[in-house]
Formats: sequence, structure tokens, C-alpha cells
Amino acid sequence: MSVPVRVRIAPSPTGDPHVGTAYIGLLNYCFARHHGGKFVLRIEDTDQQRCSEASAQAIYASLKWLGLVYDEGPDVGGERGPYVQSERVKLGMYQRYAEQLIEQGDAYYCFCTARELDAMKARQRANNEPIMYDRRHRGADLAESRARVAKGEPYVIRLKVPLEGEHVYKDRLRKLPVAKGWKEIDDQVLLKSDGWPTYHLAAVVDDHLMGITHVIRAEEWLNSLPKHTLLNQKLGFTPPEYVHVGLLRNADKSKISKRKNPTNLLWYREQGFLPEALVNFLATLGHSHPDGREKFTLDELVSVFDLDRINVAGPVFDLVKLKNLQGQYFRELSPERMRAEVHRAVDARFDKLLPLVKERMVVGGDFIWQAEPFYADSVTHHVEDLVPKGWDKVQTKTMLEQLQQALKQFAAGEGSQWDAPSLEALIRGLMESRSQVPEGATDEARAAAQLWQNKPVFMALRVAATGKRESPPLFDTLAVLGSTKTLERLGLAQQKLR
RNA sequence: GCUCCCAUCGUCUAGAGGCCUAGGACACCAGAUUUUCAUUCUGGCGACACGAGUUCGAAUCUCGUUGGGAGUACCA
Repeated sequence: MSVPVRVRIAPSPTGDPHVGTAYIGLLNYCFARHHGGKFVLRIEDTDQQRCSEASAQAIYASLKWLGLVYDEGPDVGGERGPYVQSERVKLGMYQRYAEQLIEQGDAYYCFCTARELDAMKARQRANNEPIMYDRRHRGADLAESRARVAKGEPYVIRLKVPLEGEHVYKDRLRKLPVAKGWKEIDDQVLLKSDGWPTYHLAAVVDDHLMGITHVIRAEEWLNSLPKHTLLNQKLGFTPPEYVHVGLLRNADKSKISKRKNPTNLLWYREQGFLPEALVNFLATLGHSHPDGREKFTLDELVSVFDLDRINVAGPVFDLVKLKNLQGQYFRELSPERMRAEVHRAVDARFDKLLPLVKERMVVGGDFIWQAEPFYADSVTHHVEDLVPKGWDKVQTKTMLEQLQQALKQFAAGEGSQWDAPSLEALIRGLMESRSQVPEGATDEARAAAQLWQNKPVFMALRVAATGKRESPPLFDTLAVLGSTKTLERLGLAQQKLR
């Protein structure tokens, strides 16, 4: 009988919960469930600067939202805890392994300062050499090093990587074994000068202590696999099977990033994406259904899940496709759940909107049409509403273009506040300069300047932003609408005027 | 720069030597249904990166080229 499967995800609680965590989490979850094993969540917060408790909480909530229920984890407990590395650090769970390696001669003390290391890198870069620690403390006498440590000198502990030979590993997803020369690999820091372990030490130790049998992780780790193998070997651990899957990509094929894609799981929830849809979409990205189905539940996925069906190439994360799937799921919702979803969507912006639109309301239902432009994804412009009296299409288009440009610049500016007073100041300032008639201006320029009156400009802007001639006060409207939608609609209005 | 990984329609993929004149989904285009829009249905466009080899036979195996990606931290 084989050992029961135990897998984990080990996110680092920095920033917002990431869609990549969900992706890798899903793969691990399915693998564990399919084999009747355990799925563990471990928080890797050994970077004291960047990690936060709030971020960890968001990870728990996001995984639960998606239905990726873990059997063991920080907030649910388990027999192999604690499941947060900072707590394990305090229990001294890593120090002793670093010690053991020193003792065995498989690791050594290094006393280099940050400045020294920087200088080393600069020199290597200048000479076009590989950037690597030059192992200057590797041969130091252990007793001497210990004496320096005892004196209180700051130090790190580095792994003694073989100087020659090759590390070879057969990753089940790749047809050829992955080989890498040991000389390419740095003497990795295992224990930082603050006494905390680096990822490499902590992960290997914890995977062992937690009885992890398979490590399904992103491809970005493939390059440090040799270190992990070496660590397992020197520490006398039976290594888990390592499986490296492709990275989620942006449309330009680079590693998925928040600049180019929504990577924050909380965003999807706020937007009203259903967890079933997101999970289904993520699943199709890396794992294909043997029957060719594109739409299936998490449980169905679990039953057919096969590690060997995972695609190694990094898939492009395509929001358009996700939206299509989401639409299918949404329309299938029971009236009860759909009602809840609609309420949630309305409620999300209700408090901000009500003060804005209430002046124009007589009965509760008026909210629906008053608030419509704020909820709508896009608006339809009518040319006759857009073009003010006394203006023509071309003039209006130019005017909107100038407004858009000014707003765009403002939105991109460092520290700009997209609120009503700032927007009003900005736009009034722009109008001031536009309506100025310069000395010796042509009649044409004079006429154009005269057009820049409050009434027509404000109306055109109002219609461009909301699609309607009536709306709450203009600058409040733009403020609540937000920069993205405002700019987008200004662009749409210009297209209409072509 | 160096090292490693990857490579089928625009995108996600099926395909484990003959079943492939390469299948499906999203997107796109056209048509039908719908007062409009959306949904739904039908049809269309559209790919094995390139070059050598192995083989009777290659999208599938090998090598090279090209392209893309990742790693190169006292971050994970």
C-alpha cells in the first residue's frame, strides 16, 4: 500500500491574495481529493518586512470562497502544526537543521556584508560574468567562524553546493529529465542574519515535517530544485515528488502581473464573479477534461483529475473567456441565488451613490434609472445630446479630446486625488486657458475660444460621462464614476462623433 | 550575459507514429430566432514555428535553429 497523498500550498502573505495561488491551490486540491489524501495550507511568512497578518486572513477567506477547503492550516489546525512559519521560527524548528548542516560540513558561516555583496555583483556585472556569490567564506575554519559568531558578529549560513557534477531530475510533466550543472548553483543562504530561515530551508524542512508527498508548484521554482534536492539529501529526508507546472501569463506571455491583469482574488469576488466559474476557468487553463468538456464542477474535476494531464506550457489568462463562462454560470443560478447576487452587486455601490442621486428621487424606484450610468459597464451616446448648441461635431470632438487628455494626465499624476474639488479645479482651469483669446489671434481662434463657456462644455462632458442630459452634479458624478470609466466613456463619445 | 523550461487556430486546448484533408471551446464574421439588445441555434474564418534526421509512415520520437518564458536576492 502506498503512502497516503499529502500536498500543500504555501503562499506568502504579501499583498492581495493572488490568482496564481488559487491556480496552484486548485491543482493541489484536486490531486489530494482524487487520491483521498490531505490538502494542507501553510503560510510562508519568513520575510518579516513584507508579510502581514491581514494578508494571511485574506488568503484564508479567498480559498474558502473558492471552495478549496484545506484539511490542515493555520485557522483550522492539524497534527503537523503550527502552519505558519513565523510561529515555527519561534519554536526553533529551522535553526537546528541549519546547525546540523554546519556540523556535517554541508553548510558554513558567511560574514559578508550587504555592501560587500553588492560590490561583488557590480564587478561581475561589469565583467559580464555570471552573478554569483564567490564563496569566499566557504573554506574558513569552523572553529574560527564559531568564534566570530560567539563575538556577536552578524552572519548568515550558506549551503555548501557541490562544485562539479550535475543534478538530474525527471519531472513527470516533462519528457526529458531536467539536468543542471552544480557549478551553476549558488551557495544559497539558508539562515538569514536575522536568524530566520530563507524559503529554501523552511520549505524543505516543513515539507518533510508535514509529511508532504508531492510538491506541485509553479515553474519559477524549477531553477532552485537542485538546492531542494540537495537539502533533502543532506538532511536525510525522503524527498517529496516535485512537479512543476507552467506559470499563468499575461496576453504578452510574460508572467501574470497586476499591471496587466486582475490578479487580486478579492477583486473577482467584488466584481460578482462566481467562485464556481472562476474555479472552472482556472481548471481549463492547465488541465483538460478527458471527455473534452469545458464546463464542470469542482467535484467533477476531482473525479477525473490526473496529474499527467496538466499542460506544462504557461497558459495566457484570458479574461474574455472567463466572462463567457461566468455568464453561463450566472444565468443558471436559482432565482434565490440570483436575487442574492443582484442585491450584492447593487449594495456594493449603494451607499456611495444614494447621497448623489437622492435629490432627484421622488420614490424608491427612481434609484434604478438615476443610478444606472454608475452601474453600467458602458453607455450609449446620442450625437444630438453630445453636441452643444452652436457647436459642430468636430469642435465637440476636439473639446472632449482636450478634456480627456487633461483628465488622463491628472489621473496618472503622482498623488492626484480623483475627487470632486480637484476635478472641478482642473476642468475650470482648463476652460480658463481655452477661453483666453491671445493677442493678435485670428478670427477663427477667437471664435473657438468663445465657445468655451460653462454651459455647453459641462453639458457635453456630462453626456459623454453618463450618456444622459440629466445627472447629479457633474464633478461629483465624475468623481464617483472613477477615472477608468470616465476616460473610457470620453473616448467612446469621441468615436461617436467621427 | 549565464542557466533552465516551453512551442498545435488570436486565446485555452484535444492529439501519446498511421483513426488528422488536425477535433472542441472562447473571440471574430455571417445567417436564423428575438420589436431592440442579450441568450439560443446554424454556418464560416482560422494552427501543427522552421530545418534536418529516425521510420514504409511524424503534429506526435531525436538533434539543431528561431521565438517565447523563468531563474540568476539575507523575496517567496
